[in-house]
Amino acid sequence: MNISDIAAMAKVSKSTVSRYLNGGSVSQKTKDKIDKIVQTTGYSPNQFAQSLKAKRTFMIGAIIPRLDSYAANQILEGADTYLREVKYQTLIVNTSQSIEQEIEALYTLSKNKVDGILLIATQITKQHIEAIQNIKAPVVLIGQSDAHVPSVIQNDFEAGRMMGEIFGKQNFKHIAYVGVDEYDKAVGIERKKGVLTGLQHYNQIPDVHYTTFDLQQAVKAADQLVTQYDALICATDNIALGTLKAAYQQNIQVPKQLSIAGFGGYNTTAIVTPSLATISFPYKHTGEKAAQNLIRIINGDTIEQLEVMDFEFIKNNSIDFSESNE
Amino acid sequence: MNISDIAAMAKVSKSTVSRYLNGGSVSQKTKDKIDKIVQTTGYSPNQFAQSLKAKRTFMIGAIIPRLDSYAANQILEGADTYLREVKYQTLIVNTSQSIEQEIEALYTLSKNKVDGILLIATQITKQHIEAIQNIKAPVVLIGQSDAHVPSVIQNDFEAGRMMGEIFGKQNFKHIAYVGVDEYDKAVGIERKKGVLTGLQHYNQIPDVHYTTFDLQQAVKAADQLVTQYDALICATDNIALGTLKAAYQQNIQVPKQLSIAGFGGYNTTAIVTPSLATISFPYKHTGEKAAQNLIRIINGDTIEQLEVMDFEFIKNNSIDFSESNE
DNA sequence: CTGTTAGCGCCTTCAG
DNA sequence: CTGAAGGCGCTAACAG
Repeated sequence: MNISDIAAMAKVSKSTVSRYLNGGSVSQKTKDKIDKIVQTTGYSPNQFAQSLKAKRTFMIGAIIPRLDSYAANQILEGADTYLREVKYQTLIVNTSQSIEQEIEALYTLSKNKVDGILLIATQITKQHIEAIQNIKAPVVLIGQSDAHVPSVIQNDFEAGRMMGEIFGKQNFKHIAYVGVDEYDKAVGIERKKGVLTGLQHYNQIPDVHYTTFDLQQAVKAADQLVTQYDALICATDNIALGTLKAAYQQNIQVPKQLSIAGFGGYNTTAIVTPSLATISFPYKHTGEKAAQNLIRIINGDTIEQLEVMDFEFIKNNSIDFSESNE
Repeated sequence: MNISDIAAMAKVSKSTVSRYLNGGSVSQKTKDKIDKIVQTTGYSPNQFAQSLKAKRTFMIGAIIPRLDSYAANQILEGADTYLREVKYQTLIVNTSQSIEQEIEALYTLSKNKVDGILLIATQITKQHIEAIQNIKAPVVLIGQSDAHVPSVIQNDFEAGRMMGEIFGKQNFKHIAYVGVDEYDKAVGIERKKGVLTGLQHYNQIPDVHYTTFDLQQAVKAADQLVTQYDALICATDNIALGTLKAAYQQNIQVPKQLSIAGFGGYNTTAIVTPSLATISFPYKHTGEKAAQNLIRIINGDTIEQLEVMDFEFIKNNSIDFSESNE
């Protein structure tokens, strides 16, 4: 069932049907005639033929490191909601944390499959930049920023600083920051710098330990930490959750003996007991913003190269506020 | 940069280049010549033109109800891993729990976009079946089964029964089952039936209460239950997590005063304290199996209409086993 | 082994 | 308002 069939059935030419389909000028009579036929046959134009001509697919590729990341899911949700509104479809590609797959996805997606790409990255290498510059499809970076690529990021430094100050105000004896590797500039560097700055303001200098984004690893890493400190600022909520588990395992009471906080605003922080203090980032809105910017680029409009989102402190009850210093 | 350009540069015809591209017989000499040109130009064939001819896209659509579902993510991960191996790309469409969007996705995806569809559903209506039969793309159902559509499901009845027996063996005073609505045949009906059967075996008849898949709702729903029973079998891990939270809020000790178990094998069940007993379903493997079957259908091979996966009991420590009845 | 030819289904001038 | 003709980039006979 193609345009010729419809044309034949309606006894008009293909071009008339094409015009009918694309809002060209067609007399009411022929319009009705074609209408009826399209209805009964259930005809719909072949998208490949359309794309072949138009060189647009109305598809946006979204590259994500993991499927089971709360942040990535929320970002996608936000992006998808917006994209759906403007008639784009989202093609999600999971790279399972493999950086080669990430580069590859950039190439294969751009290879005339999608009109633009949303890259949710944890780390930006020169390879990434190179790939982004090689491909024709526009790219918007989410979560990490780069001078050469439009980016939408969280305000990691300020979020860190706020958390640092919140802990700094209390009279904790031994504070530690449990961070992640610095290849992740946003979380590994900016967020940490913020925390240190905030604590610094109250003349506190925490010990700094490192672990990964993995929850189980965090449990192990925290194993020794929970007994040594009375306050742990964790780079992510997952690390904070792992820390809480480790505390439980050693019968350390939170927040009485140990105060814990994380970053992210994951749902799970509210489910555990005690609920974990955290800084909530507007992931959905971030995705939406990034998608909007991408579409603007595609449409030839101008955008801010760097967009920094807001954040919010969620108090909950995993921090002992009894000894406020103010 | 298209096939004609390459042909011109290599001073051969388009068809020769096409053969080169598709493994047709080409002399070593011309092969080398074209090779070089393809290398330097970075040419790659236009996929729309290819699809226009071939009527295949090597894309598989995956329809999921929510992005933030552990089960759905695992299933996708498994499917994606397999599909990647066989050179298919996965196009994930999130329907945000809207059944209309689900139907719509079925139609738009099939509309010559994908070669097949994986439908992770929570509920199958006649509309679904109708849509599936209207579209040309083959569909494999995951999580729910239907006589008319190839399906891959969990063994909900047996899993429920095992859990029922485990609880039945103990001398609990008041057992309740916290289920979900029956529109979900797998979880709402089969799983419940299994639990009741298992308990029945020990002459136990539990009270049955209902809530939704939402964690926050479960907390509320469990609020009154945790004081009335000494054992709660929850239809999902999320409900179990909500129940645990409610127990904490009322200072009820788990498992000393209250035993809790869920279904699903979510990671979070191991993170909370105490870790929750659960039945773990092989979601990744489920996704892989479904993807394999879908590809087989596409290739014209035959498959089992209904595939039932295995499961495993994860003991953890949220059940009080001190009063075994055996 | 290679070139010619004819579409795949659609859109878009260009005439009428 | 409508039709004819050509081309988007690729593949697949069909000859040679």
